Amino acid sequence: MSQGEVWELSGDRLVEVLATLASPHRLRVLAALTDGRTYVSQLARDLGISRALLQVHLKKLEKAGLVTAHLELSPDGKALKYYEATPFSLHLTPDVVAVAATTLSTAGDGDAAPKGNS
Amino acid sequence: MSQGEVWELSGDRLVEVLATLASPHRLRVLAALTDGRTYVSQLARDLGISRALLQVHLKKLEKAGLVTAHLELSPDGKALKYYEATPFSLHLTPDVVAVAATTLSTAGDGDAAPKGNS
DNA sequence: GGCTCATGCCAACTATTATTGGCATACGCA
DNA sequence: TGCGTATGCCAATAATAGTTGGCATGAGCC
Repeated sequence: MSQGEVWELSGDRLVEVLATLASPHRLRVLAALTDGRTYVSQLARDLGISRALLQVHLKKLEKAGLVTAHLELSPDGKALKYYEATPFSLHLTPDVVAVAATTLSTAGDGDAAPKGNS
Repeated sequence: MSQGEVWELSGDRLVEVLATLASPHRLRVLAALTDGRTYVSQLARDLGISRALLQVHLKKLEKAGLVTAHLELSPDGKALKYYEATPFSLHLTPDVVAVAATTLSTAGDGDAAPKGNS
């Protein structure tokens, strides 16, 4: 299950996604959401972390497009923010990396000299 | 080409690899190496970055197992440290992440409460 | 010997992230 | 009204990464 389409990413986006996934907390959050959707406070309790912290990570995950959120009214009228994992499929190989690297904008990172520099 | 076997990674290792790849510099370095092996100083010139900086990134890449190094003597006796990219294939999906998350040791990151989420 | 090129490493500084605590708002309910 | 729960956000403080410059070593070459 959770078979998404293979992602096409620009270098910048790839870096963003990788950076987002490269965190134990976010990995756990994503795992928990893959397991089923929940709302923030509940998730924070499940993972044993503070809401403030969780929210930061959720925002980063959302920004990277790995999770989506939507408000929902609980039966007793409370506004709950439910998050759920976005299916994705990212096949990483040296070639993929090589291609992505050519599309890096990376402002301030110093543009490398054009290839063919032998 | 560069078809490696699919990697099996523990959560910790996954985080390390992802964190290593999540950098424009390292992405470029890896790309350059995929393009062909080279030695440090040359690579630094190609990429237009300082050797000190490049070395740090190379070390991180090497530690993550993404590149390998070996000394080689140039025809004129200079010791050159050649690096080359390691073939790899990492297929990322929510499920893979979920599994990896269960194997996270993440000391100091606060062990999450056991699953069984509702 | 003096110059060039390659490696290695460190100390110091800057830039980013990660994390904590607290505070404000909104809604239902006894 | 006072309590409990949910969200949102910010300022301040850790904790990590990323970068720079310089300096030391070893080996050909003029």
